[in-house]
Amino acid sequence: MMAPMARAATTSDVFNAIAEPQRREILALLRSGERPVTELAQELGMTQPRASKHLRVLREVGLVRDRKAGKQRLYGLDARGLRPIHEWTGGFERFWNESFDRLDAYVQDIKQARQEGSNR
Amino acid sequence: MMAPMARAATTSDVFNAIAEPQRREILALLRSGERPVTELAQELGMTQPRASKHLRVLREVGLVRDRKAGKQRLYGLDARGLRPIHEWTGGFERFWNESFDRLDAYVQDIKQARQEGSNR
DNA sequence: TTGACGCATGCCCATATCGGCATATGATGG
DNA sequence: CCATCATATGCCGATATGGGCATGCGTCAA
Repeated sequence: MMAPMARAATTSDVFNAIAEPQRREILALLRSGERPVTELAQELGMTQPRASKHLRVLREVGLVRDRKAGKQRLYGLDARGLRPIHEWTGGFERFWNESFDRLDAYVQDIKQARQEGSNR
Repeated sequence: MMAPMARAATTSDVFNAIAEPQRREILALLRSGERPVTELAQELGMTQPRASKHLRVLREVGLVRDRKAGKQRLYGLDARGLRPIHEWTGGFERFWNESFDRLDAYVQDIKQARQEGSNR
């Protein structure tokens, strides 16, 4: 028997990587070009170690690449990994477009309100 | 002064909600219609409490709605919240489409490999 | 009213994260 | 080889999270 496993693998997965606001900021910033860690950290107002750690996660899931440039190490965007997410969410597009959405949701609310009201 | 804050708010945010594989499964399943917790749990092979907890997270970020139906409680999809994510990732579309992508990445790899090789 | 059913919660454990800080590692120019 | 700049890591603290299990709660049918 083993101790009750606690979590079900979250890291090392793109969905998780972009769940962190700061990592999203990093990715957004990298759209305008490669940058060394220090610069990124400064532009985003975070300490260098912090930026490095986030970059590490991003690198591990393949969202950024790094290459040596003299004394520095330039980080660049590799957005290919975002595509699966774009597509996954895209699979729900019809659900947020259908009239079903605003209208039906509204109707549901009314119904439910009425129901709960008569229950009290 | 206060104790060193540790995390930077992750929950209660859609990006985080869908970072959990099982929650994505739930959403996917709900595309085919409303369902009570028990049924969801069974179809996904998870215990009822577990399903309930995931549903709670999804409800809190607005990705699912629930309405009472007799003795049961039906959960339904409300995909509107996924749209921002679709759009956010869409903002990187040109980056995974440009030739820059496969070709340039390839070139970078070569360059780097050569560099590292000569460093050893 | 009472039992049974359906679902939400509370509590506990084990672990994953984030952040800060100090420090190890690397690479560069003398 | 050394001082120095640029980064990556290690370690610790605080906390969020996921899961199991038992149980509370509300609702419906007798």
